[in-house]
Amino acid sequence: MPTPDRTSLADIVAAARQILESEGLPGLTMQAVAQRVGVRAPSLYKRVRNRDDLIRLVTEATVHDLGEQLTVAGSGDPGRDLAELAHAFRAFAHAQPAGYHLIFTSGPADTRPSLDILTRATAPALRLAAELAGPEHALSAARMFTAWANGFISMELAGAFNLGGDLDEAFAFGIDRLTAALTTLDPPRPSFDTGRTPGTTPPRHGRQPRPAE
Amino acid sequence: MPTPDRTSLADIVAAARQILESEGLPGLTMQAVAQRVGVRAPSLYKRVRNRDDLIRLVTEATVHDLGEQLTVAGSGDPGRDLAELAHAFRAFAHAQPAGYHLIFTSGPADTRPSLDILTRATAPALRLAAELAGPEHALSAARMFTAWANGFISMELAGAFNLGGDLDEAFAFGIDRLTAALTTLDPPRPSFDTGRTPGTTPPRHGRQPRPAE
DNA sequence: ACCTGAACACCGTTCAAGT
DNA sequence: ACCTGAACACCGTTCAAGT
Repeated sequence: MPTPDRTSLADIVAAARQILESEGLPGLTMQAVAQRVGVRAPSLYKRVRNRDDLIRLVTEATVHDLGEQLTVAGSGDPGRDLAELAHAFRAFAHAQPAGYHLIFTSGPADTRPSLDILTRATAPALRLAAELAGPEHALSAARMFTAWANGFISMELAGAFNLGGDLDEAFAFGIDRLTAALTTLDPPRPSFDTGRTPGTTPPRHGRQPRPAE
Repeated sequence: MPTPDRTSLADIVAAARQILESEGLPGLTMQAVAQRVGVRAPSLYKRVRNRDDLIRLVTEATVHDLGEQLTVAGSGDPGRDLAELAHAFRAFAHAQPAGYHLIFTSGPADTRPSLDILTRATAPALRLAAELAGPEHALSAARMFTAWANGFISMELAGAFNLGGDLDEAFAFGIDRLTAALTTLDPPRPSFDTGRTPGTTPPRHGRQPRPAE
């Protein structure tokens, strides 16, 4: 005779995410999760293959939330949008540092999120990169932006910036220089030049596109 | 009566580094290290406080090696030197991915390397950033470079670049755009303009420095 | 002074036995 | 159909007892 379920996969993942943020990955034990959802550890294996599987589910849920956070307005000014995207990225990482770290860290294959969920989360960056740098350089430009933003945030969270100075300033500096570097690639395309607020992005130089090497 | 030591701290750290690369961090157990150096696990605690301490020693040894790998020549052309630095960075990460990952990952405080050893390893980047972007922006420029390089390499190692395309090309693109972005900050300073190979760095535009925001 | 076996607490995971 | 206690293998760590 079936009795009503005492927990659910959603409960388990939610509990795991809370434990991850408060106790870190080593504290994310099956027993801790079980206790929080009100069952014994063996019961978790009805919903989850093993601990690595649970870590993957936590990572994917976090990627999904990140993707939602990164859906920027589309103001018509790609430079401003890129800055907004960068700040949203960083704010998310500050809000759930352990979950963020899980997304971009390498680990056992079973813990890695599926590719298409990652792709969906980075779509806004790709779209903005195409607007800024032109379709030809969109992929490389998006990778440059994502690498920089993720690298900055990871090092910030890891405490790897140890020379003092203002990190907010360094972050703003990066956004500014990155926007300039990606914007100068192609001559102005008028269709994206409407609605720009003066002074928010550096002027375009109209240089010839450089070979991608 | 003292008997001759059957192992040493250097042996232990070396064994741990090999295990880390072949088995990953979860495989780096005290028992595995002990077996490799030819003692029993409890003996390790004569040389090492605990596992976190061993992980820290492994990380610091790796940082030290990275720092040595990053001592670039100083060709007189900061743009070329920056490219060389970036490639050395990436080559090191490819050669020992698990050790590299340990450096820039956040983890329990006891596993983190000392600040001054990290500072020493990043000194070349800071010096080149000063040459390229001028002393005023040296710190922010170095952070931008390091963030980008580390972010790119971390994502590459984590398999987070999943849209296909040529990663070597994306890396070269990043170096090129980064050099351009950092070089355009200040008007030409003649003392650093000697010995440049034409075409290896983008032309300077002589724009006024922008406020750092 | 270093090394070891034994012991303890803890963890992931399986499984037969409960409801 | 879900849940549990018991069990097993494994791990980090301590410590008294060996040499």
